[in-house]
Amino acid sequence: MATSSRRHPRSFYARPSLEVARDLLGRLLVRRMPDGTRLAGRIVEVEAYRQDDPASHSFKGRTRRTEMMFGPPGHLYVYFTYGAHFCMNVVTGEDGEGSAVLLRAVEPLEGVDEMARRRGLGLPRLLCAGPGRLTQAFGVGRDQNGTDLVAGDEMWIESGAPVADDEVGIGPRVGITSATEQPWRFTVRTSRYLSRAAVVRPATVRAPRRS
DNA sequence: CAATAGATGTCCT
DNA sequence: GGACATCTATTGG
Repeated sequence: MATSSRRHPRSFYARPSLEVARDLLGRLLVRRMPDGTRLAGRIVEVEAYRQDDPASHSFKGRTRRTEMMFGPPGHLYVYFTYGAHFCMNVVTGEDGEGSAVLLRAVEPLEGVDEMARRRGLGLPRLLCAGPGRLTQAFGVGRDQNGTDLVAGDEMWIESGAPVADDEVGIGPRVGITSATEQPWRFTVRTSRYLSRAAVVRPATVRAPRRS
């Protein structure tokens, strides 16, 4: 198939979630709907979660919900939250390890009309700016839990324009109440399609230059 | 603008 | 019963 050369292999996902999270920025999330419609967006915001992390669903061990998060890398972990929304993660690390990367926002590129229809609104900026919005725009729900991003044909991730280090915003994760000090949220700093403003880790902030 | 309430499945104590 | 990796509509300054 034409896209397989750009699609990332299992080894891309079989690394620590922090590495994968940073590397996912700028890459393309692609979905092929059953009717052939193609949806695609450039990943601009992600968060890393790992097993030794109090904010992670995997922290307290396996449950029925989190089973997929402990499975082999390169699959989707989709969960339902706040009684209303789905969130999708890319499973990372070794098989048996509970780590993943939450996809929080993409810049809509292909199938924008279809996304707008699913979202019930047309403002491109708000189509995929947040984990719940993103899954709604891409039509991702319970049925997509466990989708194989490497071997399957329903959804995958492929190369995009690389994001340089100085374009990356690093800061605390959103919507959590524990481990808030961990700077494990990664963004394309200048993107207009984030769920909220980019944060740059204090240690990387440079003093303003006087000229 | 900002703050808040309401939607309510799944997992936890 | 309470917390939760969220979003939207509504209320108030």
